[in-house]
Amino acid sequence: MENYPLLFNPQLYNNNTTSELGQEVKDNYHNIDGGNKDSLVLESNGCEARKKMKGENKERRARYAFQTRSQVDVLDDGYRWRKYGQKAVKNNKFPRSYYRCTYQGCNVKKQVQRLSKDEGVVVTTYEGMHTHPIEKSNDNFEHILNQMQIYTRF
DNA sequence: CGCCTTTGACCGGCGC
DNA sequence: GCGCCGGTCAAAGGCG
Repeated sequence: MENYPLLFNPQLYNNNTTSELGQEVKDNYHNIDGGNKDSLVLESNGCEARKKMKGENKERRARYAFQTRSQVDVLDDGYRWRKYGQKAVKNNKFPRSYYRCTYQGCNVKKQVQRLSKDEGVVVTTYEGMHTHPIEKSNDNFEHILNQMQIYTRF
């Protein structure tokens, strides 16, 4: 089914504050990703950009999490993700990976974490919403969706 | 060659 | 104030 990838668009789950959240998220990250990357080259200014983001606007983007049973962490959902961090959390012995959608103006973040108990279970958390169409379609995607359980939190 | 992953350091929040 | 904890940055290297 071609509609499957739409399930990953958090917009569908957040009819109430869709446009507001989208614009705020976009605005928040405009300085970082949307703007010139050259400004980030300035070492000390990098912190300022982040500080400004957190200072003015706190958390405004919605989060959506779901579980899947998969062997691999990176579930290819049709979007392009750039990994920007990996950290170990206390409760889980497996590290948590941080990804970001590589598209100007579309700053959707995603965390992938697998449970220490069940290696086969992978928790994926989306943060924000995509402002662009999906780049490619997936075949194995329906397989994932079959096992998927959605937690619409926040 | 361009994009992405890796990886240690850093930062801010929070609890003690 | 200090240290833990979770999230992010950014330089350097890898891989197609």
